Amino acid sequence: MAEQEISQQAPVQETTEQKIFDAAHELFVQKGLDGAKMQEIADKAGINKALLHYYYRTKEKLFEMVAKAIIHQGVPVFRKKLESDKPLEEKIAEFVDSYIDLIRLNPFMPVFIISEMNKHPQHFFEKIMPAELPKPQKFIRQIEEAVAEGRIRPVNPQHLVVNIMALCAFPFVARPMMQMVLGLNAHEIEAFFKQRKTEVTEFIFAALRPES
Amino acid sequence: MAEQEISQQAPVQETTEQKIFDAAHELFVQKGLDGAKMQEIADKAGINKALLHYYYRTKEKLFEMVAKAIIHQGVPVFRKKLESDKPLEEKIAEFVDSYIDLIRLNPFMPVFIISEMNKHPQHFFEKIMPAELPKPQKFIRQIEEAVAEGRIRPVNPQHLVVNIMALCAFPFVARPMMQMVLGLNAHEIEAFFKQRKTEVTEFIFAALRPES
DNA sequence: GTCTATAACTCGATAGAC
DNA sequence: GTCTATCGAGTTATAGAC
Repeated sequence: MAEQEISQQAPVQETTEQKIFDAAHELFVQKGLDGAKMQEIADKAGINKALLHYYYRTKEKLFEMVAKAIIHQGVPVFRKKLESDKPLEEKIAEFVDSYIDLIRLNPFMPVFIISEMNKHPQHFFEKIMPAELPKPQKFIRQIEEAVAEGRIRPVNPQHLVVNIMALCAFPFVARPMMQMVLGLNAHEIEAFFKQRKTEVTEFIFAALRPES
Repeated sequence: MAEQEISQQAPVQETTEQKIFDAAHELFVQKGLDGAKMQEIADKAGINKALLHYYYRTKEKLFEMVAKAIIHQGVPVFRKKLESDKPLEEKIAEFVDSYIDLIRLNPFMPVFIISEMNKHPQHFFEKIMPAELPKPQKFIRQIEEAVAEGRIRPVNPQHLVVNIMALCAFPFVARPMMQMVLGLNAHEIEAFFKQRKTEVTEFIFAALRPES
């Protein structure tokens, strides 16, 4: 009974497989496929190098598992928001909200995806990305309708989609640069990211106001 | 005379040092410091591995030269635009214009900078970035003034600066993803990037219109 | 399942001939 | 300056004991 309680309070009941995966996750995201070393991963997992191969056979396979997990964490969020039946304005606000939430939970995710996708595009889209990418067709149709109805300023829908993603994701990938250029300390940058959702949402809606 | 003309028509008068540098440039930008191999660079340069060390001593030094060259190509553009005396509206338009021009000439530059800056931030800012980063203070002051005068909608200046950079740079770093998600072929994506300057400029100015 | 030991290989760097 | 040959460190991967 006491033992059960303890194991519930401290659920460090991680299997070796999990410990390896977590260590690999952290290091691959930080250093990429080429930069991360198997020895480092073993050390961080607190086990021996040979065990990495016992559980995952090769470095490539381990990397694939990690990369897939990262991608598959984000994809459903996108799909849900892009394909929902909400009206456009609400949809944009919710998209910005959950996209920024997602990135704030995994701030290195966008850099990881950008790096690996550009370094090995074929491998990335064939082996790691899911067969069914979330497509923004519905979103784009809604934009076209809103433009036709004069509810928003005339914009190219594809550019608008890219603009929204850019405003959400870019600050996280450019964080070190921003910190240097804007001269922000750790505390100020934290405040900056806290304001980000509001700023972005307002910026987008302001840009979409119909011309008077 | 004939020889001179020929050498003018085909100025492949590249020194070995230059050939190495160019090959290294291409491979480092594509694969990063860890991903690019000295053997590959030598092969692409059409010379022997030993010559890489003869001219550049170590891989790290070669990488530093390439990275510095890339950075120093962009920095003056930023400095000139950020510190000019032009009025705000003109400044924004010119910034977008020359920033996108710069990236279109070197489409892999932003990915390279983002990857390396995030993987080795200390090395990046201490050894590669110039001592005097172009700072946007003047630009930010102009934004504050325009807000105070009611010429533009009230915005946080730092967020606006980041927004402008995001809208310019992000599509290039996310290019493979965009291509997949929006389902564009090579020709369509080319057209997309051609429209980009206009779209971005209009988007920013629309977002800055004062509230009625 | 987990470990030690080591094989097999890659890669940056150097020595030395030309 | 340029090449061939090779060293030596570091890395992935495996063999085999426990």
